[in-house]
Amino acid sequence: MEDYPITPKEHGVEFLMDNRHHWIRSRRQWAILRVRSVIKKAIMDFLDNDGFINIDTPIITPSAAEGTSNLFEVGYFDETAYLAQTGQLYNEANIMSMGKVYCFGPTFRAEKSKTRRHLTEFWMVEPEVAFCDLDDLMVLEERFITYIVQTALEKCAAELEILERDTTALEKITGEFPRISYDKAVEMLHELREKETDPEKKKELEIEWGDDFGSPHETVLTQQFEKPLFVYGYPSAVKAFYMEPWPDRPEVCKSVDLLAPEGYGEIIGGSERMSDPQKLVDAIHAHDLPPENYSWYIELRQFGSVPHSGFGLGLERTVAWICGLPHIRETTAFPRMLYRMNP
RNA sequence: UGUGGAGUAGCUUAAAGGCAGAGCGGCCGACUGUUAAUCGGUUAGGUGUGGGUUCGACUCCCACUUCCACAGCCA
Repeated sequence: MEDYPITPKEHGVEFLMDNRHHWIRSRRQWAILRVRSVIKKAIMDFLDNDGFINIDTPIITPSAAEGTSNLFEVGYFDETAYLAQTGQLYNEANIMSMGKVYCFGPTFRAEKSKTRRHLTEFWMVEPEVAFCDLDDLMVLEERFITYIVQTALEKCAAELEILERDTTALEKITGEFPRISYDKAVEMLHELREKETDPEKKKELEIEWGDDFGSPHETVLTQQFEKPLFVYGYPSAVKAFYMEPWPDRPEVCKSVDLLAPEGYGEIIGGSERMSDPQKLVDAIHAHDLPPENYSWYIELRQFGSVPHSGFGLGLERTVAWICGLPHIRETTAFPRMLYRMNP
């Protein structure tokens, strides 16, 4: 037999990632991938038991759904196609038949993100619900996250022990999660920035109403709470085109992000969707998107629509948080990242 | 893409202008009460690449390259 490449010795990240096919045999990696499996099943069990229908959405898509991120191009016979960044638009078609649906599959983002929170290929579960407003959505997310965390605690005690996860932090993830508006969050950030003494951090925490939050903002906000934090009502300008404007306050939209505690950041992004066809067309123009790409999506409203909402949960970020990992790369057996697609 | 840090033996590292050293691994032998690594011996690199400064460069300078962290983008 050949000598086993991984010795009972500390190794560097690059070496371990080059030897990922062997590394997954080690104790910690074994534990993480088992927790991932349990979380994945918990996600599906919760939704299945809550009346959701699982409908798969296409991975090959003709254009950018949200019109923002960079997508991976693939050749599709004589045409250019893209790997899907979300199944949401298709979900919105599916709820008009099924009421409550979810898709759960690989998602691709060609952003050159070089952080501990990003993969170029990751799994996202996207529930979408008809007759659901923003408040209903938050309640759903709360129940969903609570179920996932409590199931992981119950079924993965041994794995979390191996990972030396402080489970007392996870045991608190139950009941109502705090909800703050974007306006309030900006106020809090101003106060927190005042208290900050380190000039470098103080600079990072600069923010004005209308700016999207950066990672440092999310971190200090979540540090104020022990549970995941809902931040709702972001400025429309920093969010996707399809989000429903706030009544009497069109500069704000009915969006909500769920920020995980302990510095794990955004694990869910969601919103109430626009259900009025004319507002949607206007929004598409306002975002400089080609309306012809969205004709069927606009038609969903033209033939009768209902208030509806949905969100996307990143599986790997959730696994990283529940396992207490410093980096997302260990949450999947063979991660695809900027500068890494081997093995 | 920007900022900062780092590339020395298979792996993890020491050497801060003056002879590149160690631990683990490997190999040889001993042990045979054993599951993070028994004991002895031995092997192994000329320092990411290309230039430059210097009597002399792992060490200083420039370019390139790879990796890491943070930021942006987002799940």
